[in-house]
Amino acid sequence: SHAMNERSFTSPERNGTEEAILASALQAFGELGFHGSSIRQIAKGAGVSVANVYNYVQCKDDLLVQLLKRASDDQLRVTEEAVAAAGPDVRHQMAAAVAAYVRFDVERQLECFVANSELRYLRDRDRTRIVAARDNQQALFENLIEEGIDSGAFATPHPNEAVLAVLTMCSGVTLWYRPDGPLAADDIAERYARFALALLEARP
Amino acid sequence: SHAMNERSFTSPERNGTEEAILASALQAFGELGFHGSSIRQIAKGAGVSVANVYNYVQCKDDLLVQLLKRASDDQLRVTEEAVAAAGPDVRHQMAAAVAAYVRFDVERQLECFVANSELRYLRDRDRTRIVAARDNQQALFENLIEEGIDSGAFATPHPNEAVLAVLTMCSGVTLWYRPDGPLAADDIAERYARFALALLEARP
Amino acid sequence: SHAMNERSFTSPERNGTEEAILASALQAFGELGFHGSSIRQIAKGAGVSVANVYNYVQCKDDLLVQLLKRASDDQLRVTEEAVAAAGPDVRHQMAAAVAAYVRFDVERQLECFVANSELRYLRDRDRTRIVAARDNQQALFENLIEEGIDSGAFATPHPNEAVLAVLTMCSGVTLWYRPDGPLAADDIAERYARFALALLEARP
Amino acid sequence: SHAMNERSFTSPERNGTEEAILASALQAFGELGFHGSSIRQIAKGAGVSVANVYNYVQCKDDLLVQLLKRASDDQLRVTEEAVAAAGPDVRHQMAAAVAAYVRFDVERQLECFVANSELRYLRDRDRTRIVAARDNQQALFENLIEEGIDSGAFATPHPNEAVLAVLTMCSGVTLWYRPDGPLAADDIAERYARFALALLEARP
DNA sequence: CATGAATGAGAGTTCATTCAT
DNA sequence: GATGAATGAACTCTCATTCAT
Repeated sequence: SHAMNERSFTSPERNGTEEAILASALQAFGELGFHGSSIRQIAKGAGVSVANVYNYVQCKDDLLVQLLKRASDDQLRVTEEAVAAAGPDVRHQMAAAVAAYVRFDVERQLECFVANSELRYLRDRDRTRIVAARDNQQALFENLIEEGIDSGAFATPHPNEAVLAVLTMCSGVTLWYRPDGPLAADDIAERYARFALALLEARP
Repeated sequence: SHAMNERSFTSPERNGTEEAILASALQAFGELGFHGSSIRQIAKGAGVSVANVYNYVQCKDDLLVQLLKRASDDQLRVTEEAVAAAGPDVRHQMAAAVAAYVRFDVERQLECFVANSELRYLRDRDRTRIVAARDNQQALFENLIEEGIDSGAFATPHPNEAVLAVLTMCSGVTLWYRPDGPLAADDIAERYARFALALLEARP
Repeated sequence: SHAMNERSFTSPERNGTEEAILASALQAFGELGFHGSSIRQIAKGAGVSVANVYNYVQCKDDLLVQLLKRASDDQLRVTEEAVAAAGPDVRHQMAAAVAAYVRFDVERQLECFVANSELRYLRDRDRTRIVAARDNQQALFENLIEEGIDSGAFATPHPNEAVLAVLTMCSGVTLWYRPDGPLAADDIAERYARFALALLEARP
Repeated sequence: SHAMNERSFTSPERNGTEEAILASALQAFGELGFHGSSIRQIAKGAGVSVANVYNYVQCKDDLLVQLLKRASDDQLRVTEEAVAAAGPDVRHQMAAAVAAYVRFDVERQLECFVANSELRYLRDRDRTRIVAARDNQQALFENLIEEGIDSGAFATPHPNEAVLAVLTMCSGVTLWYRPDGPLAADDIAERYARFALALLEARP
């Protein structure tokens, strides 16, 4: 599971203060949401003064932007890499994409959860930046499904809604996954890959 | 589409002021989230004074509680009714349950969206009240899946995750549905019913 | 001295809270300037909470706007009335205008002082509103001087600069006048009237 | 116009960084006042870091002190020199003093404007230092007027107020003068000298 | 039922200033 | 000299809420 190689804000190990602030912000946004979290609280969680937070971000929004930017870009990248490594069969590619996407959701659950729930609070200017990565993510799945339908691998008569169903189903993992649950990330990833293929009515 | 018969806060039709306040709160929570919405703004949206809001609710949390209570109870009810009316075949029951659930998500999208995204901000006391309805909702699907597996109607080897996948997939409709889109509520509901059966690897 | 009939913020006698806030703001702006005064301090001076200040003004700027609007309008009015009551001789009119203007500066010194020193901190939108009254004030003096020169009453060869010199000289009273000084307002007003006529090289 | 020989903070010519900081402070104080200007902004205007400002001044007040000290001392000096060079006639001396004073106001307008408007924000300790120069300045004019009255050159019956009127009238130039106006500094200076003599009712 | 006035607490942000490098 | 990182205090303004009318 190579998503662990990314920077994952769960502890201030990398760049000292800045990562501590982002990690604290992530924690706060995850618990109380963007608007429910205060700079004071984030600063305290990072062990720095309120004023010092503003040496690293220009405004509160920036905290969310930085978190979401990293998460979106990283998730898109691991998914693309999984597809590229999956061989020519579109069923394998789809399974690999779903598995990689879900594995990322699990391993960096908090970031992905916040990305899903708080994205809409960004100012337009910042949101478009993030939405672009998400659109690419969605296009990747759309292309795979279209290709699979053309080649007869997928039989679903509703590809447009199917891609949305698959994506929201996968993102939904962030809502219920608990690290102390019985399943490992890879297990969940594989099962969701199977769900996706079944949903798309993949021919064997 | 009988979900329309429920009280939906999209216009202040029933009880004048009270419904206007709840409708304004729903609108605000949908746009800015619970913590991002202020009583001032909700009052202005309802055309009443700030102080008058407190003649109908005891605190800001109550606004969210009332909205979520109605939505959860209604959604559970329509799903139960759909199952009851679906005949003995568990596949038909599951399809009816998914369709009813999704149709409700579409027809009262804003309430369902707010219920999904803001539930976690309720105080414990209030949240348990709402979560109970949601647990019943989930149990309904769990029971259907278990029954279907026992009877050989569903072949999925991962029923525990499948129920979560189906539920989050359905709830995900509230994230992308737009009333001016090409599909009617019933169309979307039927397609999601098909997705669910496929995902569960239903035998014909 | 009828300028005393105006509302003069030196004590919260008229409209309770609102006047107390404006009086406190005037005091603060006079002592520490607009940017040197804080809402906390103004609120405390008025004996109200910070939040309650915002029930009467929308922002800090509004405090300055209201103070300056009243002062500018009132000063223009008393000057116009003095001219109208001065008879046909332009020398008498000029003397009356200067005397009324200076008397106002003395009697409502704090407001006039703040108007002179803090006007430039208003946002453009607000400043134009105030500057309009001041331009009318200046035009009144310009017209009198022009008329006096045409009729041979004033012999100054530099009327353009003379009007500025007279106006700034008069406004300068707010810089040094102390209520416990030896001269009454009317005395100062008369002396400045004489200064102005001499400066304009009035013929007897 | 020999006031140009003084150090004027309009460009960082002399001592590099220090003058750049003072020039930036002057600009800021002129636009936004002392309390409306921040060290951040002054540092940015000078192209240095905030911390580096404190290598040249001990605190924000020092910036104002240095600006005002230079301006006051220089203005007093040029006025004294003008009187000394004016010959024995007190009328010529007064005219020379006013002209020199006004010319200085014009040529170093921004410093003089800030000196007039922000002097009151200095701490007592610093203010007395500056006020001393201003008192000397005022005493110079007082002495000339007294002398002129004793010798019969000035006929004004109100010398005490006349000196204040003359000084505030002259300082008022900093309020309206614009470098792109039609008059040269010397023109304005001469006209104000005439105004002053007329105001003092000088005998020919 | 409805409101304006009032408030303590807290929001995001900036302030002048310090200090190790 | 010059800087980035750091801070406690203060800034303007808004929050949810109360209460007399």
